[in-house]
This record gives sequence, C-alpha cells and structure tokens, in this order.
Amino acid sequence: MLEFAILGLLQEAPMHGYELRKELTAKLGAIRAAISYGTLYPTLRRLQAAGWITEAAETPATAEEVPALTSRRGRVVYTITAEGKERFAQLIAQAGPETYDDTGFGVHFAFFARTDQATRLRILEGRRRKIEERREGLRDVLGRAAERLDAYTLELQRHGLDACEREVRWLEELIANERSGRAPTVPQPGTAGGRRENDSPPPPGESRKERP
Amino acid sequence: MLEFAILGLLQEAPMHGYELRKELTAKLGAIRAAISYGTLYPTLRRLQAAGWITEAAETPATAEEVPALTSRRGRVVYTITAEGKERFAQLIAQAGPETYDDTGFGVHFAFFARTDQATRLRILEGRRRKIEERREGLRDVLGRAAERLDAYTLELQRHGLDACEREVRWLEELIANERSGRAPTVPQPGTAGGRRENDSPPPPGESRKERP
DNA sequence: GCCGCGATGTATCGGTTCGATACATCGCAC
DNA sequence: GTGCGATGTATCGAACCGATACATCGCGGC
Repeated sequence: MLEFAILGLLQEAPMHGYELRKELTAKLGAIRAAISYGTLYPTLRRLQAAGWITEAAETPATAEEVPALTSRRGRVVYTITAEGKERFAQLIAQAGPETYDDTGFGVHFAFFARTDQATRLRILEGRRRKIEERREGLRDVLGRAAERLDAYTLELQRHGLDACEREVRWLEELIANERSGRAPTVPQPGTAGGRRENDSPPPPGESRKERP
Repeated sequence: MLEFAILGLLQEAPMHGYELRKELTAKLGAIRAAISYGTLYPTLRRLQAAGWITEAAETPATAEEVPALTSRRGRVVYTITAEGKERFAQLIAQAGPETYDDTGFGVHFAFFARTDQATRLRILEGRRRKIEERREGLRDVLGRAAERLDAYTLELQRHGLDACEREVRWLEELIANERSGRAPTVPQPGTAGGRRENDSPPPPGESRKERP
C-alpha cells in the first residue's frame, strides 16, 4: 500500500524522506495517521532495490569542494524511474481484495487523478460492495445478537452501521457522477467554509509542486 | 490492543480460539475486520506465558478412556486467571496515546460495560480531543493547501472532515449522557460454567453517525 | 452408500507496519 | 550563548496480517 502511495507521489516531483512523509500525511490525512519512519525508510530501500526509484545524495548546488569539516549529512532525494512508473500503472490496474479495505481504497482514491475512468468505476463499485457487506453484518448483529451484547457495544455497532450507510450513499453519488463523466463534486449540505473551484480533469493532468 | 480484547472477552466465559475470534468479530465488527489467526494464536500463547490465562485441552466429558484410533485433536479452551483480571483492570486504568486512536478507542469503548464512569468520561474526552485535532488538520489542508491538490483528493478530505464532525457530535452526546446519567456499575457475572446473562448499563442515548 | 463441501477447529510462516528511540543540523527567540 | 522546535536520516523489536496447511464433522445430492 505504501509502495503505491510513494510511487504515486514521486511522479509529481522528486522528494526526500521527510518531505515525502509530509506530503503523504497531507494527501492521506483523511484516512490514516502519519506514516512511520520505521515503515518509510525500509520501504524506500525496497523500492530502490527493485529499481522503481533511484536515490541521490543532494549536492549543495554549484558544488565547490570544501568537503567541510562539519560533515553535513546530505538529504537523500528519491526519483521515480521509468520502471517505477510502469509498476505504478500495473498496481492501479490489478485490484486484489486489499484494494477495497479502508486503507487500500483510500490510497487508491487519493490517486484517482492518475487513474482512468473505467478503473475508477470498478474500484468505486468494489468498495461499495464491500461496505454493503459490512453493513449487512452489522444489521445482523444488531438484529439477531442484540440481547447478548451490552448497551455500549450496541451503540458502537449502531454508530458503525450509520457510517456504512453514509459511505454507501457517498459512493453512489461518486459512481453516478463518474458515469455521467464529470469531475467529482459531491453536493455537500453546508459543510465547512472551504471554498474551491478546483477542477482536476479525469485525464491525469501533470500537477506540480515545487521545492524550497 | 488484542490482549485487552481477549482478556475482556474471557471474563465473560472461557472460550477456545475459534469461538474467541467469532465473539471478537461480533463485538468489534464496527471498528475493524476479523482478527487473523496469525495474530490470535501467538497472542494467546503470549498471554499464557505471562500467566494472564491458562489453557486446557477439552476432555470429551465424562472421560472414558478409549484413546481413540482416530486421534481427535481436542479443542483448547482458554480461561482467564486472577492475575489476568488484574491485568485487565490495569489496562483499563492506564491510558496511553494509543487509547484514543481508531482501534484503541473502539476496543476500549466495546468494554465500557466493565469500565467505571470516571474512566469512561476520560476516554470519551480524550477521543474527542484527538478527533478535533484531526478535524483541524483537515480544515487546514482544505483551506490552505487546496490549490495544490486534485479534486479527488479534496473530495476525500471533505468526506473525512464530515466524518470527524459527526464523530465529535456523537461523542458530545455520549459525554453529556455520561455526565447526567448515573453510574451503571457493572455486576460481574459468575466466572465458570454459567452462561452469561445480559448486564446492561443505562442506554448511552440515541444517536448514530460516522465511520470507524 | 459415499462424496463433496462448507463450517468448525488449530497452527505456522513471511512480510508489512508501527512506535520508540537515537542522533545531527538549522534558525530563531530569550 | 543557549535552549528549543523544526528539519532530517535511520534502526530495532514487537504487533499484526494474509496465505496456507491440515484435520474433523454434519448434511445434502447422486
């Protein structure tokens, strides 16, 4: 999962570890906590070993020697390779069961701008199916096993059931939207005041960000 | 986390692995997928080594010998010890940061019937604080970094933000309820042999919301 | 009669991820 | 000048997952 996210992010720009973590946190903040370095660095090494990314120690720009008595530990900048881009495309195409769990779906969704419409639709529908199953499971428990459980546990189930129903509705809207071929704009009943006229087209547009 | 849940469940009745998993799934179905055996069995072994639980091979009841040519692999029934109950109480009392993340909070909440009111209140408020922070983070991203992100990523953040707002309201209700409603104080069911009966604290009120 | 098949049941293995920790530099406020 | 928070790289043990293997039981279909 993290592999997927890293490959996706590095397609926007080369980055070093710390920056990668920040971008990851910004992009995936809605679905999971900040990624741990204990995961990030080993994964970067794994990706490099596989040839999907390359690492390069940052040279101080206009490199005069002066090896520096204070041996500056350079930042390590990671860049995606052509094979890495292929790999990313492959990861998008193939969908296992993990594509539809909470984290997997979230990560895939976060990179929908780089995903073609047919795949988006497939993922959205797979996720809906999975959530519907979870919903049915919760209804079963609330219906059949209710007397075996205490009031707090039941309240938790009710809360979860409501979340499922909400997510299904959300997915329905996204699916309908996707079918009609428009950008993802779900009408929200008076949410927080974040105004945006952001429009990222269905085809993967080259978005950009820059360096300090 | 799993340790906590197992200890909590085994206080209701002794169980074998498979049953434990089913009960766990029923109780925590709203917040996490079914627990893996690759986690369950090693954890049981760990708990046994620590002395919190004991394991006993199930005897076929009114044990006639007849070692059986078909060597029946007996079910292994786990029972909580006095030290295990102490341990559970200790785990309830002490709250680390992991008490307030999605999984940790869910598990603690699921065992609120065995938790005293003051602790329930503390956990509820800690969770609210954590969700409020996440909410602020999402608002920041949606406000300040919106132009850097594509429409799908933004939609994801909006969905997450909505979930946060919902959960905060849910928590508010639970907290208000907890403060006004008098203490449930859970009676401990008989340890061995007896089928558990239902002991429900006062209803945590009416509401439904959000995602796990 | 017997055959497959799904539910019950115990168990291990490899791999991913987390949380804590360590260490070093930079800029800025006190 | 000194502390301190942000930036930055890195490792280690432990928790947890998903796949897999293997065995028994009851039940319906042929």
